[in-house]
Amino acid sequence: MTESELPMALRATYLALHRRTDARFAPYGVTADQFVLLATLARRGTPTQREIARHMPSDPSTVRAMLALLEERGLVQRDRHPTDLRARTATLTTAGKRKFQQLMKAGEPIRAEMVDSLQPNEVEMLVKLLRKVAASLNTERVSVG
Amino acid sequence: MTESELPMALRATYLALHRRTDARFAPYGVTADQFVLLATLARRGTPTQREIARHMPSDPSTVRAMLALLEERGLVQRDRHPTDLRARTATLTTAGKRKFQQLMKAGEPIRAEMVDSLQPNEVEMLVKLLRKVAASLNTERVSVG
DNA sequence: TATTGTTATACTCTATAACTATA
DNA sequence: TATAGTTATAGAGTATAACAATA
Repeated sequence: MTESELPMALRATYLALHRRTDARFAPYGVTADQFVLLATLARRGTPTQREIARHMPSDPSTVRAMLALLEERGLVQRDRHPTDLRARTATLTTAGKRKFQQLMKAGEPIRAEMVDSLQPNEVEMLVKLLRKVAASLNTERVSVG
Repeated sequence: MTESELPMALRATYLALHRRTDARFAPYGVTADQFVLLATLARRGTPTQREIARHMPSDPSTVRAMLALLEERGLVQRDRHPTDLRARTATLTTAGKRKFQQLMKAGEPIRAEMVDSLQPNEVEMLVKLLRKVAASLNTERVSVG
């Protein structure tokens, strides 16, 4: 097994997931990445844009662009933070919550398919290994030039 | 463990890899995706654009755009296929081969970091599990509406 | 001084549809 | 008829830098 098989396998699997999800969500007018943003709001309630960016993870200006798009479509509402006047919070509108529920349901077969392709203990193992790798990639490193 | 942890862990890990790789390759003026294309040419020699698209995997028009970009920069050369006059082949130029070698070397610490974060048998297991999931996601399915 | 967000800007990747040339 | 590629076009995500407002 060569060293590049891991990155390539990771890429191939993720891209397959991403394309399947995009195709599945297209009739709802939402991309896979937008779904992740909606899911972040569904889970976290009323985070600031900064918190969203950290959580996705993504860049603040990317998050801003995505939120502006979703706000235009009535799925998301942005407000001033109650105490920190620099910050803006975002939250799902009623339409946004409904859309998110539809997407969760529409995506269910894809998630089931992934999980069903493995034994239950293998799913657990895969998640554990992925998190170990992610942690190592996200570790702050001293630049060696 | 909920069902969505697997897709989310997969996404988080891949994005971490992608961002690290993009940052690492930026001084060379090449993106992570362009590197995958160069690696495809390095491995397969003189494939047609169609073959590249299948292998990456990507869309023929995306591949065309990427190849045009890389050709402009002198890393790739495109020619007519010797027997199928519809087809175009692509291959690395001398500069492209050199650039690919540099990138392989520059990317080595990232690949090593991923592999070193796991036991050897865990690396093998992870690749195996990723491929099983990818296979299930790529299976042709009958549309159920 | 540091942080949050905005704006302007640019690049890359993605993908569909209509088209030409060839098999 | 089907396939390989091109072109036009559009949308989406990414990210940097300069900036204003606030902490």
